[in-house]
Amino acid sequence: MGGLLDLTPEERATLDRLGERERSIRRGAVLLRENDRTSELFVLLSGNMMSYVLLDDGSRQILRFLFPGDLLATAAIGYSSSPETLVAQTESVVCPIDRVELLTMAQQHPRLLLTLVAIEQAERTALIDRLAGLGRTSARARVAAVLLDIRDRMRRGDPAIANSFVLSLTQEEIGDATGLTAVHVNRMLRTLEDDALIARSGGRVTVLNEPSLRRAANYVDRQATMDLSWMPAPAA
Amino acid sequence: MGGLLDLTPEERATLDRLGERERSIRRGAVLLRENDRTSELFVLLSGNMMSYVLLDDGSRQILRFLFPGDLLATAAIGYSSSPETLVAQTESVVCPIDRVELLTMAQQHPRLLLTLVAIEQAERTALIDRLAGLGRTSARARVAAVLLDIRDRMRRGDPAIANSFVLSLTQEEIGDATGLTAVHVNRMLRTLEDDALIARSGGRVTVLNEPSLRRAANYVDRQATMDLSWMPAPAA
DNA sequence: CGTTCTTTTGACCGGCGTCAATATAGGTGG
DNA sequence: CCACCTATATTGACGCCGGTCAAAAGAACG
Repeated sequence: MGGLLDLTPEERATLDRLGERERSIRRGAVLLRENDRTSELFVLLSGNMMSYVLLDDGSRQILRFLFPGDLLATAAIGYSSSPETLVAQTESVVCPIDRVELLTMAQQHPRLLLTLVAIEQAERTALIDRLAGLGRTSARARVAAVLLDIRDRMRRGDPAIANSFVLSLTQEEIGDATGLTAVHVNRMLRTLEDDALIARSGGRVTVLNEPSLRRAANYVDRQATMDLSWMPAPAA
Repeated sequence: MGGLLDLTPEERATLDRLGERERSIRRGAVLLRENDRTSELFVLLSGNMMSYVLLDDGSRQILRFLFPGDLLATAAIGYSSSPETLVAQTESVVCPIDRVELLTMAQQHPRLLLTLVAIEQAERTALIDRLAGLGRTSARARVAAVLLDIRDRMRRGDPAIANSFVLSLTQEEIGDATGLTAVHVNRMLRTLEDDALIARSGGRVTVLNEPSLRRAANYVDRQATMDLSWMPAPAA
């Protein structure tokens, strides 16, 4: 959150104090289940998590893969029960924030709260892109899009990652994220490999031809980096 | 926004002042185009609008049908250009709010700002449900879901609406919202009619068998009405 | 009262799901 | 360290849902 804005010492102090509490979650453990009562949101500090909903026929739609820095369970601001399930994919650490704290945060550090809202907007934009992808693109495009998305987000956490990365998702998970079956995900990965857009070995994926992969993914570059420069520094 | 919370006189006054500015939009006119620069968000005061994105093959994904009370273009909080296009489906009136005003609103009336954030959460939940619908349900279910959604949202604005309503959407628009072709939307409407779940005449749709229609739509009742009771009334 | 948009229906096809069989890998207890 | 066991990956055969193409009938609108 600090990277988006030049924080004043007071803002930074508040943020640091907020970040003191920590809760760790074991691999595979559920932080929050659909319809659970909830009154706090979380910031993912480390690890990987995902959110999903279950339909009554038992099928699962994965909503988002979560990386450090992401906000979790923000629905708590408007609802008392969670619309989604949150699960840790690896050992993870989150920082809980009670929603009542947001009120004082708004008052004392409005820029911090609005930064939080801005991050929500980024997630919203990501949801929009996923929606368009599910509604309007082919299986091949959706699978390619997941690969690029994961690669980009891993890179943000570790700039050393270039074109090769460990995709720690099962094909079933990719399917549940893209609205496909695991079998068909496998077929699509195969065609991407046969066409030399990617290479695979073990759990590792290497992007061989990024321009083509982007084209295959129907990648819309919305040239939108977050912009919070409109927020003036606080008076004192 | 008033309905969600018991407002203090000061809060109400602020809200009223904010709502003074108005802009009307002619039927079919574009309020904001994808990638347009923007620095304000809007509240839809009257009329119907919709938001969509275009993919580079020309196909359109409708993101949301907008009704009075909905927030528009909230991405302006985090970005300087719009991720989506906003179009008026009927003669509409919106109230613009410059994003800078949100800072003072946060400070002086934190409950108002958080109510706005909570409304955003409701939209996010709606997006989640749409995502799960697109990824995991049949064409028939998606069309049924649109009918129920539109009916429910029209009813919120006019409680007189019971089971019969004017669906002012073309089948092409329903298709662009559900990720289907207009042709197939037509087929699904026909089967819903043949099965006596709905009746149609002119642009008017009548729900004949609501339980069955809900089942057909895979309707997940997340028993979640917005809950802002956690926000204490301001001290003075 | 033509012109264009929308709806409707039929014929046909292809992308993706389903089912099933096998291979491979990871993890666990002995 | 091995044997076993379950989760995951892979591939083929086949079928169906929904897309495509085309034609005609309404409906809306200037």
